[in-house]
Amino acid sequence: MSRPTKQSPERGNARTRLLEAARDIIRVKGYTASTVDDICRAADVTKGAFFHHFGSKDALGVAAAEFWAETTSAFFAGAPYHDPADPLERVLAYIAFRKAIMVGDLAEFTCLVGTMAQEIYVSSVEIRDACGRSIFGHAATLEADIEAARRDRGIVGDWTAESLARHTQAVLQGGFVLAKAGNDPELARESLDHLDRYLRHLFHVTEDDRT
Amino acid sequence: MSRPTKQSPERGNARTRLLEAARDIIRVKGYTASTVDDICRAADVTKGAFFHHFGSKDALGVAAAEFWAETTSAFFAGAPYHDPADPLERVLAYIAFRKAIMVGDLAEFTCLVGTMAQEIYVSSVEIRDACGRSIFGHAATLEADIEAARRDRGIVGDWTAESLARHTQAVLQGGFVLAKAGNDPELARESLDHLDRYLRHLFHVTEDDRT
DNA sequence: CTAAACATACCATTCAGTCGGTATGTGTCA
DNA sequence: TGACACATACCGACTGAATGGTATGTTTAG
Repeated sequence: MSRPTKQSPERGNARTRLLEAARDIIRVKGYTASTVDDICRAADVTKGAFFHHFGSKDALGVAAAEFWAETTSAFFAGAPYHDPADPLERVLAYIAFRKAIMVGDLAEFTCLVGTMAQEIYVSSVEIRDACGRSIFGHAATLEADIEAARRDRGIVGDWTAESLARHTQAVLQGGFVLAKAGNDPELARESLDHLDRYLRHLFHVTEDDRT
Repeated sequence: MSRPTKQSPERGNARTRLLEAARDIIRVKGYTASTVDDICRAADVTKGAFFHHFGSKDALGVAAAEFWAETTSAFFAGAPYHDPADPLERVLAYIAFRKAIMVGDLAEFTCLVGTMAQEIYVSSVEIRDACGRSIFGHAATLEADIEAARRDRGIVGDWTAESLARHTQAVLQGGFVLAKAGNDPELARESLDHLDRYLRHLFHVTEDDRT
């Protein structure tokens, strides 16, 4: 699959480089403002190669969303927040982890598929659905722990693990929007603190074990 | 200021029509994908008139964000959620009101400035700041009631009225993102239910007075 | 030898922005 | 009162610079 030619010696094949470049550029400029030439330049790939791998710019958009889903799910699957034995601890550790990785530039930790979805949810159903699968697929990975925590602690309330899992993603996405609008990453972390507090209230936790 | 000539008889001046058209189109297609010609066509205004009123497309973007801030603040200022005598009731009524106005098509109740901010926060500092002013200006209108409620009920906690007000906006914005990604307005309402529950927990309210 | 993986030049279209014009209202001075 | 200057609002054909996409040729692996 890979072809380390003279002009792209070692660093992956063109397709992957294009997907990585698309991810980085779209997170900064948005989908529409990111041109095919922009992405080719950043990936150090010619236009011919671009259209060899992707039938259209929109096809790249779908592939970028799927690539995002794959890479992030691998990243989160290997993250340390799964370690605690108690499911509620794992859920709270997830929030803490999301907060902890919000470092550096805004474009480095904001969500590609959230950004794309806002922009093209009418223009391209294919891209929108790919973004939706990524977001809700990730939300689904939280459901089991939330449901287990609920059972463990005998919590009753008019909410489901599914909806609470989605709500965590909404808070994250909303935090990103505020952080961008205010040009301050702290705004995203701030909302995660409220989310953490909400969960502790829901599960009747009052002590705080982490920073 | 208005000039009811023969070609634009009665329905407002060109500038306002352009701002309204920009609002409607950008909410559907995003800022970059909305062309000047698109907006002119929708406003039934020529390109000459467009560039007579706005120096550039970006200038329209800034004006659209400011127009949004003005019209929405007037709308919310006149909304019935201010009626209750108790400040906490007013805050909860605000959430209920936001949920109640989420009807019809997604593009009809989602937030223009949230959408724009995600897209152009790097590309245009002017538009970004205008979006920020709109969002945080609106958040600020909630602070007084939140602070009063906190004082009234003697609530102590490691959060401020300011940050909680911002959090309500984050949940709203995040709800919009999920609703777009999942193409289902209910996803936005769902997160508002969690926000409502969070507030009731924070302020130690258990009864439910509304639907 | 074949097919995939590129590269390069090119094309049709679209885009933001321009420019020379017209129509209409307004202030002013004889 | 009327003539003239001037400003604002608007018109729409045009332009140069992208932009997405294509056509055709070349390199490399198996």
